[in-house]
Amino acid sequence: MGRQPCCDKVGLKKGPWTAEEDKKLINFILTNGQCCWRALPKLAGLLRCGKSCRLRWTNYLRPDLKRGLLSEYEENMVIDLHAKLGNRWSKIASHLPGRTDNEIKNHWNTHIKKKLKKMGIDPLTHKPLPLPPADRPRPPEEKGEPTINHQPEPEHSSILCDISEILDQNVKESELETSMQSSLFEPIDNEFCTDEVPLVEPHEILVPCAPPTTSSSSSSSSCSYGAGGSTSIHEQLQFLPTFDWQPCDLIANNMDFWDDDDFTSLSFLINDHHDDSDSRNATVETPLTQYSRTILDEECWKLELL
DNA sequence: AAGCTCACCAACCGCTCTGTA
DNA sequence: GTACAGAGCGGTTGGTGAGCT
Repeated sequence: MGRQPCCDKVGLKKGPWTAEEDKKLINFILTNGQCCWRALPKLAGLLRCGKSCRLRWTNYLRPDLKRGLLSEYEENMVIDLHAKLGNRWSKIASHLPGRTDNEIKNHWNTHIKKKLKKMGIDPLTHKPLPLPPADRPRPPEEKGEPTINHQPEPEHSSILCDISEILDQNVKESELETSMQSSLFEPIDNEFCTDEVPLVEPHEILVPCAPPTTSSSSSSSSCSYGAGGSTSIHEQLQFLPTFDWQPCDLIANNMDFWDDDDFTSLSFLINDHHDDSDSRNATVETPLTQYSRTILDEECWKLELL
């Protein structure tokens, strides 16, 4: 109803971000912090809507993001939290450090939903799904009232047991908010330990800025970066050497995780690890957004970082 | 090899919430 | 109390790659 668009869309770029744009955005935020998103694109020299910049930053460029697939434990957490909070992805994400609401939402829609359905659990209600009529044991009454099968199939029973245990807790949201911090991050069982999450010390992954050499990259570029193709990341992301910035409100308010040890994730964005043996002198050809979780799944972490 | 289908996920859209004057 | 702007959120879309025929 005549609501003003969030920005003047005329002449604004849409679609996938280029390395150049990423560089500008990162550079700007590192220098100035996260200020007014609406003004940011102009100040940073981007032809993007402020909203788009915020999304790009929070969902992809933020250095504290944990890359890679959700672990079993994280998945369980998501299921648990979804049972309690519903589709409040940002709330759920707030309990999973390094994960974004978008990421969790996507993972839910593409993986967990299916998984739960397969297990006979309604992803909406987290209750057992009624069996299809063919599989349903003939109820003696069959009077038309909806029948819900409460007898899960054997292979499902353990998980359903877990879920129902979770449901049984029935933690009210207010309690949840306080209890979550202390309890939820403890492993549910012994199958998960933090070792599954790549914990990388800076000295393990920081790569000295070696002079660019041409290397045969395994990059199977899937993104729309400029026709240049083999531009090195040093050319694409030249903000790295200017890390003498001072803690600003950005860090103080939002990014206090960026202590010395936590440059790892940003370094990871900057430095390539495709070839373990060469990693210390790696030359990067892969554009920034190439580091999608597709190539940063747990396997890659193990292979390339350890 | 080509065409088709499906899965995945980054990005967009539009609504809601929040803070401020 | 109201209006407005900016930020945040959740649903949806569209591009891309993988797998299959």
